[in-house]
Amino acid sequence: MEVHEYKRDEWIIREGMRPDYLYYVIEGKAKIYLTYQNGKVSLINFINAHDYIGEMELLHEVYYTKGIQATSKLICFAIPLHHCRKRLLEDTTFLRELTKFLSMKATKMAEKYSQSLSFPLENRLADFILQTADGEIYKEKHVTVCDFLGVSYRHLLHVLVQFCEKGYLEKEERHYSIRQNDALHRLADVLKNK
Amino acid sequence: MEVHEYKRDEWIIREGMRPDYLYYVIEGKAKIYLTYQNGKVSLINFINAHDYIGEMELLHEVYYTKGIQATSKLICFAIPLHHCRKRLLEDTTFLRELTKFLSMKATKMAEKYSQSLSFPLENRLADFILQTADGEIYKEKHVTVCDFLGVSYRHLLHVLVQFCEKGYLEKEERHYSIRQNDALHRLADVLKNK
DNA sequence: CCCGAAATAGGAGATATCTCATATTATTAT
DNA sequence: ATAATAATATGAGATATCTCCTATTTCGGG
Repeated sequence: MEVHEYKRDEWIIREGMRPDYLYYVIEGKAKIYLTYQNGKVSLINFINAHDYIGEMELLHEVYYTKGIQATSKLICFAIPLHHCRKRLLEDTTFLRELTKFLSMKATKMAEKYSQSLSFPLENRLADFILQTADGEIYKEKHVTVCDFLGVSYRHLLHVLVQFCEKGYLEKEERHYSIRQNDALHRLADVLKNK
Repeated sequence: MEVHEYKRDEWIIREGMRPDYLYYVIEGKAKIYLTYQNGKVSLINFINAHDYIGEMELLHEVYYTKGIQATSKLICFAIPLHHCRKRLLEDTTFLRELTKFLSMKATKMAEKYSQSLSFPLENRLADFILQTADGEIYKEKHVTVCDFLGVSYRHLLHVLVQFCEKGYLEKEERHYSIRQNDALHRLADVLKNK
């Protein structure tokens, strides 16, 4: 097992290229990207500490590999597949761990899918702001957020302006401050199931 | 292990109620539903032969259970959790199998999520029609389809009418016939990654 | 065979979201 | 420090999609 370290913006896996390792993230963050034929790029999900990378390629001989890019310094264990695949796939503890990880991943994606179809940006953005805010400071990059929530930059701005006009947020220098937590919560709660 | 049989429209698992079994579908089809607070119902996915049901509850103590309803006669194995959970979670062959199943599920959901955000109904419907058509006959129920693709009934109709006007489909008595396979393919191919 | 519920169908207007165009301001590399 | 690049902003018009309404048709149960 090796320890790999990546810098911000470095590609851990390039789209379409099978990785040689199974990674386990110790520290740092990354993004999963997918490119469509027409050039559209979709930010599928975020990766955080304790997530696996490359588990799909461990399990499936044939798989279209998505691109993974570090968004901060990222440190991970890297387990060489050619050497360890067989042993990993026979290790009960590892399999049980991986099963849990995958089941959560599947659940989360299903949730996101369903929510994206069922609710306008207003609700999903409120949820996203609450989830990513640091105290009452929200300062995600707009470009990333609109990739993640799957809306145009223009529309994201539009809804943010609405939030400000309604007094939910207040725009400061280089970030937004949450002014009405409860209002955002009300919008975000609509996403929860009964 | 028991064999359970469900009739069309029967609920295999009711939303919010933890199931007592892990199911493995031998034959038949089902749908996974989720209800939101505001009453909106979302059809999350279809279940087919060789899929598992209840695997989330096997793995997680705390989990909001989604509703699962048979759409045809459905026959499955039912493995009582209270009796077998421990043994299942120590069985390498089973875990490896479940891991593969879950990884495909996660991948599929991620794909659907990303596609739903990136493309209009036109493309997603073309793909859906090609995937569910029996030869050149398409005859899914509109109500189900709009739940699945996450659009309103009205809008689904609208796009179907367009397809007919463009000559891609032709409406017959109680179904649609595919007239221009290639045109639909061109629309559906946009969903594929590069 | 009849009835009520579910499914289909389509009009009309509202809203969410997109595209394109154009400035201005940060950030990064040289 | 400068120039190039990425990110932020905003207007205006187009389109995708929704909601509400109202008929008509189909279908399963008594």
